[in-house]
Amino acid sequence: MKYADVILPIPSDNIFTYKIPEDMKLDKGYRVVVPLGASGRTVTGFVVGVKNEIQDSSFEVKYIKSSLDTEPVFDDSVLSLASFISENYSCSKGEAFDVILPSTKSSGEDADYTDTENFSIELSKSQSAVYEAIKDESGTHLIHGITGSGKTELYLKLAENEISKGKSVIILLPEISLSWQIFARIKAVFGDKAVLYHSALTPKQKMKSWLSFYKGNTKIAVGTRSAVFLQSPDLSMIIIDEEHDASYKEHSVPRYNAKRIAIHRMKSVNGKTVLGSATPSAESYYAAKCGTMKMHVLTERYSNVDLPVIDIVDYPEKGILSNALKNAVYETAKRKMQSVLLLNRRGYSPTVQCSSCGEQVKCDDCSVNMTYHKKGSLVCHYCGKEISLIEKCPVCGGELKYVGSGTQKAEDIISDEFRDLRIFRLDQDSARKKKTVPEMIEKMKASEIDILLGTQMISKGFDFPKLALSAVINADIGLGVPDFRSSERIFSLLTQLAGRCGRRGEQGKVIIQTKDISNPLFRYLKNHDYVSFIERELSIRKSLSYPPFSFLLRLVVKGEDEEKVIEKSIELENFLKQSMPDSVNMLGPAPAPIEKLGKNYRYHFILKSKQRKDLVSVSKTVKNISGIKIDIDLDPVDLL
DNA sequence: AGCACGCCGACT
DNA sequence: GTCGGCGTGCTC
Repeated sequence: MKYADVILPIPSDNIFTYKIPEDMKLDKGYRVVVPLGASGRTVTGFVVGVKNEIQDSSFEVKYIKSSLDTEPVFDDSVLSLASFISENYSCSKGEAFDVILPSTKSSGEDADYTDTENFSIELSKSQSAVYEAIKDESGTHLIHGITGSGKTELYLKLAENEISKGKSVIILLPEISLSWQIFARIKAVFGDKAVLYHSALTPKQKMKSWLSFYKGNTKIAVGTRSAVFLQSPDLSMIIIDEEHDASYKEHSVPRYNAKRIAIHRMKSVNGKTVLGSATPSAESYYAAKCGTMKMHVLTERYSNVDLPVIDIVDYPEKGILSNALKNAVYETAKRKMQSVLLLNRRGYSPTVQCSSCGEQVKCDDCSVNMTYHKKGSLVCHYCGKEISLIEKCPVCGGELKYVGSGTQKAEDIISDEFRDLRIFRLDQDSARKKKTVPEMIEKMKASEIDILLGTQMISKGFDFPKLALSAVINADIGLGVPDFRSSERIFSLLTQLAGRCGRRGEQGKVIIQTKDISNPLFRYLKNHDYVSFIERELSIRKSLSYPPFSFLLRLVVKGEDEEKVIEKSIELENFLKQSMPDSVNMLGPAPAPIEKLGKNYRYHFILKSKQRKDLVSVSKTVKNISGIKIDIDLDPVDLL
């Protein structure tokens, strides 16, 4: 009788032993389906050892149900990667395995063949200079390249170089619905040498991509966050595009950060990590300043078109369109050019308020205002709960009014104002239909749209030749969010949006409406002065001892009974006070900014330390307190 | 994570 | 007397 040591995707670090059926071929590196517990449920486990005997055991040893593989699909380096994740993000090895590897069989279908464009990648002088500086230098590189400076060409050239040496490369892109355009482009350049790995793939397709990269049959993998785990015998470079993007952070257990994983992996093989952005995160910029990363700058636009002129204007007294904005849209349309208008808020009205007592209608399950949607319902944008429209104020019975504007209302107002112009609205709600995005792209390219209106979805990744005007209807949305990164996010969003227009031919124009015209952020934005912006941001971070001048660990105590949550929080506070290392500074417990979410009350702690390892050790001790359930988030990206 | 077991309150 | 609440602990 043979036995297998199996790691299971449960929050326990025990290694489980199962009997291997006589006729089953099995080895280290296989995935297996095994029974677990008395209820007959099955889970996918990972075989880390095979042996001929076991010591007498106190438990019943069960049989493996089936094997998913006919050859090993992971090796010891996956094991050490799992240990790294389990160590840093306080989860079990099995939970780490579960995010690293797809957990279903691969599909048997043949590869879909793609034609290669077979064009050589031409670099400009400044791109070449950066290329030369990176290509033979291991370590971490940060490319600060203004929008339109051709970072993608540079990535492709770097990838091509590695592949020509027999190495392989992973390219990570943010998780946005539009990334498939770039996927398609890379597929066109590298053909069958490239695999895609993103959330839209089925688990079977994912496994197929995993295997072909694992076996070295493909040399370049393009994907979102989880593609950072892909294995290859010759991996030598990981490129992370739009490195400032929050989607590189996973928001469920294990809460890993793909950027950190990439850097860790590349260090261990003496490879390269290449981070690129027009607005690098404060952390990366500072690391480059300190020499932990190497900074490369691209200040020229690929097409030689100047960066757009940016006008900051007052938010109108009435309505949502200032005269400056109206005129600019008219003028743009008159020249048969296109405008894009950003309103980073979906729905019709973000607030439903009683006109007599002032009460704002909130979600039953969350401490969040309900947004009125045009279809006649109220929607919670945090938990997704939808209720039918209520007539009267739930508190005093007074008349309800709808306050503020989201994209749906803006669409009405704009259609009314620009009767002859063709408008297209793109937001989460309209994009729910699968064909909305392709339809939009097609119509933009065919000049069948004059005004593209949408949420931040419209600010990333597009390249429309006829786009001459980018405008922000309300730049203040998001500025008031109680999160130390909020101005960095807004700066990045607005920079990206500005970068959409005037990419070819003539210089573009940008109009930003705000009620906070004297906010220094806009001055930096207008001057295209990322460096001064981030330097100022860094000085604020330094004075408050926020990252990159410290590391953060966020702990969230949650539960449906608020009294109990408070009680447990105080218990945790006392525990932390007497057990924390000296380097750690504690803020809280305090109600989280979103105090209640999906029926759960939430109290959180922010722990700061200059020693990351001290935070890791705190997270370990906290995990083992019995009786308290705590969400543990190392290096949190949002504190809501 | 799921799920069973087990020990205290209010109800057919 | 039982039904069922969720606290505790185990799963090869």
